Amino acid sequence: MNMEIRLTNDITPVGNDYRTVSDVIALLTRDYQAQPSLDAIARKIGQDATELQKTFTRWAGLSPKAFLQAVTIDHAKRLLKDEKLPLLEASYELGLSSPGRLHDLFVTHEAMSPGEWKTGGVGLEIRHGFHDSPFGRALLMITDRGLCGLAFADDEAAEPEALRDMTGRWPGARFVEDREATRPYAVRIFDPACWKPGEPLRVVLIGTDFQIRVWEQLLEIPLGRLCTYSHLAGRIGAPKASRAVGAAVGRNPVSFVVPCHRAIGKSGALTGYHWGLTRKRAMLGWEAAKV
DNA sequence: ATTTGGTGTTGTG
DNA sequence: CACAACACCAAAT
Repeated sequence: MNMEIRLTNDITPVGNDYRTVSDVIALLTRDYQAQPSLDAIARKIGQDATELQKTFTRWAGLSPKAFLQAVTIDHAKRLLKDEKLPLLEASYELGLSSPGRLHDLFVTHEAMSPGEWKTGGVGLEIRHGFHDSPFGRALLMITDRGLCGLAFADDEAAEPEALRDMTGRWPGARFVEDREATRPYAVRIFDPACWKPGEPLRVVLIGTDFQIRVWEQLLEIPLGRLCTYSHLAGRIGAPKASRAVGAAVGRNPVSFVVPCHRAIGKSGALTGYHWGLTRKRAMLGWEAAKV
């Protein structure tokens, strides 16, 4: 648990806060019907109640209660409502001119098809490193053209598995651990204070045509907003392909930056997440406080 | 509430 | 080339 990432402001925690926080979230969502009190939760995970309240609020900018509110189906439905089929273009304009910015991270991306990188990019070198993040240990992977992968692990014990998951996606690439190289990306990505235009974050998307189209649509979803799989399907011109869209979203290699966590089912249910539903909830709750 | 049938794309053999 | 798997969805039990 080395905490080499000291973030510049206090909205983001260091180190193992996420462990505590994810425990709370898991508990909160599992027996939310019982409306467990803060005391009860604190007792269950063996922490002092006021300390817990403080940790959680520092992490999310939201009290546990408000957090729970922010990830209910009702709330999700409300957000979906002004999704407005015609296009998110309206909110696009809005996002650029107002503080509720779109493209929160100011990403520029380029796409690379599997064929392209197989022929042209054999021996493509990918450098990687783990860093602390608000959502646990984050694995960042970069090429000389930009960020190509972002994955998560609950703790250090889970790191090898995350690494395997990611390296398996690009057999043939050469992998080198290089945390010095990945560190600046980690800082930039997880500290909203760094989300400014200027030097946009360079991302390289490696995937099939269809996947790229889906991922590009995901980038259009503003911070704090949600989108259904079927709506995404409509936007890429394959209105009946919502299921295929779901699969593509699930294979997004640059999670969080390409906001796959903002895609949910039409009912408002969160449905699924490659790195665990609890983490998806955590991201949405965290974002809810930052709109 | 649960089941069922219709989906588009991808990975496997 | 076929076939199963999938972070879905709507309509019919």
